[in-house]
Amino acid sequence: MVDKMGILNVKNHILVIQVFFMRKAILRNRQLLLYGGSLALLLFLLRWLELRLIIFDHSFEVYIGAIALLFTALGIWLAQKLTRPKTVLVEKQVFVPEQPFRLNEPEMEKLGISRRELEVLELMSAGLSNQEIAGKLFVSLNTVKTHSSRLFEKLDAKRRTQAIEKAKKLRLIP
Amino acid sequence: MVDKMGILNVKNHILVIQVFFMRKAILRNRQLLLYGGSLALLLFLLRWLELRLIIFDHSFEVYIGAIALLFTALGIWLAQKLTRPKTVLVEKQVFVPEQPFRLNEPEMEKLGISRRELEVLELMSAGLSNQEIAGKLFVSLNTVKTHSSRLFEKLDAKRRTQAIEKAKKLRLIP
DNA sequence: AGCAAAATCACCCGGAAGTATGAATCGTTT
DNA sequence: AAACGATTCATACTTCCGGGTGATTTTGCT
Repeated sequence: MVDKMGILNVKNHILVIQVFFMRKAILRNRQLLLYGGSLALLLFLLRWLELRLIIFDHSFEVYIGAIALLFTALGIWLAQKLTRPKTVLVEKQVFVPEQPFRLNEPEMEKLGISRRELEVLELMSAGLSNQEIAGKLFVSLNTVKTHSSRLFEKLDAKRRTQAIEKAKKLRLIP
Repeated sequence: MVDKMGILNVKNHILVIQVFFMRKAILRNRQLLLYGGSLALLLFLLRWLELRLIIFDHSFEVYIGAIALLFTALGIWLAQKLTRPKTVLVEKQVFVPEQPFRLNEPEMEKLGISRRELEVLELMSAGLSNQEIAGKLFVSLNTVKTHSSRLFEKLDAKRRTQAIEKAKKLRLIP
């Protein structure tokens, strides 16, 4: 009786180890019950095989082999279920819609270009004449001229085309 | 004797199954020898345990438990080794060095812009004056003027700045 | 309230840009 | 050889651009 209890304890111990192993691996996996159930079933099967094969006496090795196979399968199944997928990084070419132009404010500050001057610069780079710019901004032609003159000074340009080129390089206009 | 051979046959059969199982799984994996070796080692261990534990008589269940644990571990190890990684696609932002400008030849053809005119256009967009362009191309100022006039016609532009703007949109210049 | 920077406008002038027209030269195609 | 387009150059004229100077108004900040 005591002996039998001892054996049972050892078996329980093994069971505990197995369950612990599983728990640790799955943790927040709610399929724990399923695992427990299947393990219990396995142990029943084991006991059944034991009883059955003892009658057939010396099939001991067969028994061991079956156990080995069974638990190998169990291990594989466990691993399949419990391992998190090995992630593989695959670089995939993606079209990046070009960024919507960010004004280079520091350069603006540095050159001392005012808001109005920037407006004139933008319209200039769009290909408008001074007269057209004046019309768009509701100011006189002379005003546009003074703005553009200051602009050329600040950008160190002699012509409007040069000013546009430099401003584009400084990212003041798209 | 015959009986022993029978047992051996059964054991061999199990071994064959195991090996077959592994072969099927790994197939073109050249680590087959390693697996075979480790399995053989396991079976040796098994036999040793068998002999040893039979002396300790009724530790049968402990034996079974150990086998179970061992082969569970084997199964897990096998699965780990043999499963191909589950691939996960992760889009990763990659800097694309901007393409080095490709001339839009079809548009050139369509508009009937000549080689020389393109040269003038490029220098214009660089901010040069007609006089400077004439100097760079070793031609007279008048020549540059005629080229630019034709250019404005073909590009349907009234001013050089407008021509530059349109040409950039048509990818005739960078 | 007062100051500085920004924005507005004006006038003049020289030069650059653009238009119109005509023409010579050269290489390719038919 | 003739035709064509590209390239070259010229003259004359108009329009636009940019420089220089000065002035007034508006706005933001202290």
